[in-house]
Amino acid sequence: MVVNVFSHLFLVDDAGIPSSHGTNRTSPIAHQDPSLYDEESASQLSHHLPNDDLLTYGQSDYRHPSMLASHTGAPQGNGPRIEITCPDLYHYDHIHTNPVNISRPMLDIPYRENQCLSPASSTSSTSWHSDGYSPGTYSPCISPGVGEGTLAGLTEAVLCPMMQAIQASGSPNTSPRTSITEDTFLDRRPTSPRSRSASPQGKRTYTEYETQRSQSPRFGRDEPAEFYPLANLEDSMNSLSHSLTKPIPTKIVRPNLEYSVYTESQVGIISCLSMPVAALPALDWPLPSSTEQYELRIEVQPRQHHRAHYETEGSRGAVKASTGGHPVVQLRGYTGTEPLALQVFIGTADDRNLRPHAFYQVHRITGKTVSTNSQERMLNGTKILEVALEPKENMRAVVDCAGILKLRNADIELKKGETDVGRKNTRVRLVFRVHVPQPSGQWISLQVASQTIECSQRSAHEHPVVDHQELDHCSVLGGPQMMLRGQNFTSESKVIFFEKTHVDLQLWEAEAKVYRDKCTSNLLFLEIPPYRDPNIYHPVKVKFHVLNGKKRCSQPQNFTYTPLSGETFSLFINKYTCVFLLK
DNA sequence: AAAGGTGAATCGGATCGTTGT
DNA sequence: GCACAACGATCCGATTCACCT
Repeated sequence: MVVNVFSHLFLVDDAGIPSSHGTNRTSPIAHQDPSLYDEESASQLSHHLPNDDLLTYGQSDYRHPSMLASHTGAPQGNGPRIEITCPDLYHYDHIHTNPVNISRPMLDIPYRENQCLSPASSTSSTSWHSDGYSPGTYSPCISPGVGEGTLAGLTEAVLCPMMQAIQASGSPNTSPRTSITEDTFLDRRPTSPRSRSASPQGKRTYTEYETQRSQSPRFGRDEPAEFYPLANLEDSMNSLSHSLTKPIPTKIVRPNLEYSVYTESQVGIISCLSMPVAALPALDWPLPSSTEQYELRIEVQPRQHHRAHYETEGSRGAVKASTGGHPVVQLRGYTGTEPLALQVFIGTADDRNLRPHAFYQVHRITGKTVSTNSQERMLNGTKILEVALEPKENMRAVVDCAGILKLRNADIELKKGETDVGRKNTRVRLVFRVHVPQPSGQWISLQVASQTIECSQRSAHEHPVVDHQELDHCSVLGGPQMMLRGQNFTSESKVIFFEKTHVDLQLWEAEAKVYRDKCTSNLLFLEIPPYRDPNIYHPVKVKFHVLNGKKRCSQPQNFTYTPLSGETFSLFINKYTCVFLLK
């Protein structure tokens, strides 16, 4: 079943001009997707057209935009007219209604194609800096609501005109992903897909971005919704309820675990359509990884480095695990017999709350090396992969089908409303979501994010970092094996011991033997080289560092060579005497 | 069934333009 | 304004593997 529902809400003035927030009614997302407008869809929609009593919500006219023309009798009051459409829900057609049908023909949709012109945009990009937005005045947790474009849409509807103004002026959750039709950044791209993008005029620099982040009291600390003061939220909702004939259940908006539970009755209120499925939380909506009953776990974490590929180059394969396999995710506590869809998308890895990464998209990997079938779909400009969680597999999925696509910084930064910069914004997380149906008709949504993945192409040559060294001293003869624990070690890493004078003149250096077969990106096994002078009488402090290539080296680590004890010294002298005599 | 050719996917690294210091 | 380094985006080629002849 395909539910072609449109959830975006439009405020249309008397002249019929949509307000600036939300998706333009003539959005190519909606209009260029033929499936949204085929006869069957239209027919289905016609059956699901809302009742007029739904118009009690702020005297809204609730119409499918494609139906507007045929509904000339729609209320045309003097006040603003509100229309609600639900493009997002279209993308979720099979998840809620049917078991995952991975075997059906896949829709491989490059993210720039018509229905998914815009890449993801971070929530942060949604205008903390927008004019007129007063940070903290209204809780940003309202808008994501139960689902992008559902509660969000309703919220916008019921907040009209008060909250409309606020949201239009820059609620952090009025996702710019919904406004890509206003945004013509793609048109400004170089015509040749292989040409380097010109420096975008007027875009913010990395320095400006960092400065702004550090100076703004709000920017840079997108607290998860759990931590937003409820007072603001309730105030908003109280104000809201005055505009409503039916108040929104507090449960829907209360920022706690209950966020992840949705009932169909609530959905009925939210969507105003006879949808058999629940609306889902937005991708930037914080969700728990476990409840009393369920737990979504990452059994095998992805590697900390993965070189993402550009559209202009070939795939660089799926994200791998540090063990050599691939990430593994399991849903525990599920006793149902139906498979569920595990959703995967690329999230941010900064100090703000998790949200879809603006500069990276998940990329479906297919081929002989991939054992896990997956399906791609777009949700508000963010590409997500769906992988089946099968009861027969103990609800465990090997995610060997998820690569990472890097979008060009210039393209994203030119996007209207985008405030993040791509430069040095190369850390991501794999985010996994699952929506578990409940017998009561509710749905529980769980989410878990992986450890950070560095996606830059130079990651393999990043400065190595030594976190721990097993030994800090040995005799001048060297020889003991030492393990270093740290980061960014490579198969090419070298460990150099050296000694310098007070004026930084290098007196000595020696390369340690590295046991490369044992080494990982976090562990380095080496043999400590002998000191240059075995005849020292006092401990000598030297240093060592790990080198990746010529220029990238770790911070110097301290090491001490101790003099030989009398007995050892005698043995040493004898040994060298013998060698001397033999020569 | 084995051998060779082909193409796609993967991956490492080089190159060159842009940006920041 | 210049030089340099770092980074971003693209390009190139080697390798591997599956498939076909």
